[in-house]
Amino acid sequence: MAAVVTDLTKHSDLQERERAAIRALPTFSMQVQREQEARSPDLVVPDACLVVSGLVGSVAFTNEGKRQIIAVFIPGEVCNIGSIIAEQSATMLMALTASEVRWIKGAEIERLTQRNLAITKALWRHLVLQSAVLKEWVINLGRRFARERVAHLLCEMACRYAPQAKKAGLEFTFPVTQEQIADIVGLTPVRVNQTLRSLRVANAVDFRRGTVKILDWDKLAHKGDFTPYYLPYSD
Amino acid sequence: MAAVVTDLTKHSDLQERERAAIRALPTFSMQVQREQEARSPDLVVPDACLVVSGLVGSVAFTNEGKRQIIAVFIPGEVCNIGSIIAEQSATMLMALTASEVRWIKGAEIERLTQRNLAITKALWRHLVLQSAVLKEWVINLGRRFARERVAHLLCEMACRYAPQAKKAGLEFTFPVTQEQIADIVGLTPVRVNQTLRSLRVANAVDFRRGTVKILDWDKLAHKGDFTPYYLPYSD
DNA sequence: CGCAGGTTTGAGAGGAGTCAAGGGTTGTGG
DNA sequence: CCACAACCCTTGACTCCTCTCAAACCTGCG
Repeated sequence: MAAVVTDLTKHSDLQERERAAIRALPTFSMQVQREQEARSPDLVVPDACLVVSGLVGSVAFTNEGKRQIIAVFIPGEVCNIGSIIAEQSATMLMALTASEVRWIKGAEIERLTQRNLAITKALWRHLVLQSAVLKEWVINLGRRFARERVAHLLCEMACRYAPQAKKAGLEFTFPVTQEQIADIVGLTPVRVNQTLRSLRVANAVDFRRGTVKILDWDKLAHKGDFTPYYLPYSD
Repeated sequence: MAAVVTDLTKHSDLQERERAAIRALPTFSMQVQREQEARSPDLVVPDACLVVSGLVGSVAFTNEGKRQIIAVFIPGEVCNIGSIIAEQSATMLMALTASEVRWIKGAEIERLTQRNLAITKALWRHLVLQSAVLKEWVINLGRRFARERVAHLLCEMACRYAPQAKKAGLEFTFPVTQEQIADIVGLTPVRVNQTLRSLRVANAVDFRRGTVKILDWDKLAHKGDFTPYYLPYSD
């Protein structure tokens, strides 16, 4: 899969031989409906997952049934790689909007890593970077108020969707409902709604039905206490 | 460092040759005072860190100066490994109590990984497991109330300090102040205090000045919504 | 003994959750 | 082309959880 090479070479150098090996990996494409689990066809060895279109989240549930979205993946990003070598987490992948995903055989990746160190390190580095995002989410959930949390999330998504987002007027599609935002930032849908309105009247961002319009990047970044150091692709 | 081998072999198999190579890594021991940063002596290539005694946390600060503890490491655990291959996170290591740490030259580990795939994969797997804990913290911060958060934390620490913790009457040292607990679970010290009291009068746990007494494991695990699936060493 | 730092309590303010109803959009079928 | 249903968004009122501020209380230690 060429897209996997693209994602990995954002942070790691790979020889042409290695790129070719990755491109040659067998994959299996799948359409997933909104709010449906994206389940790997191979139930024995979990497969890695490339998001082709839509939006995919890694989600978990409390014993009381509350949902928390642990991570989101946008088109072009590869996820579920860690599950290949060690996974016992009760996390699952779920399409946040109708999505196309492409499964990459975990067993085949495993085989590649047995022979090729550069690929192994690229996958390892990939996880380190995802882990940096996760750390930032911990800070967001633990030490920021509703408005800051939502603003921070929108800043992050802006940087990930469009690395040159820093100018005002940028508009991009972030196809989630307010309820899903709530499950990302640890709030209730009602509060998210109020928060979005407050960000809109403050002329910072305008989020409406899955579309984000950055009105004033500096204001938004300030309200969201956002510094993009933790994102690898931030210009 | 033998302790590093011990930590890695909790989840990965290593040949004697590889164990020997790890044991032969040059290290540098250091004492760190309570609430002081544990800074690697090598500022160019960050080193990995083994906690020998005490308690070390990975901490970050909000622009407003609020602190969030992202992870804690108990004696015998190795941390800061990811920083060897990719690190731009604004996280730092801090001793939560007077601690002894042992630095393992990042450049040397890097050299080892260049030649040895099994070690690389062990380090990778190590990160996957730490990442599973991080995910659980996201759930804790995002979707649980104060009492559940604190109870969950104490359950996790019980399992990590003493894998056989599941029986009542267990007592272990968890040398943190209530303020530090607050920075772990995203609350204020006052609230943590009230929460601890409520857990005590409910006869679930008794936390006092750095010592945890499990009074009723089932009750505590229930209140904390705790399932240890995500911990590698849970019996 | 007296100090320093952590712990414990209380009261009041404010952020966030809950419940419930109404308003918009989108898509489907008649 | 209109009617309707489904789903999401929006709002308001009230409750509950958590924070803030502040003072008093321990406890270990010099």
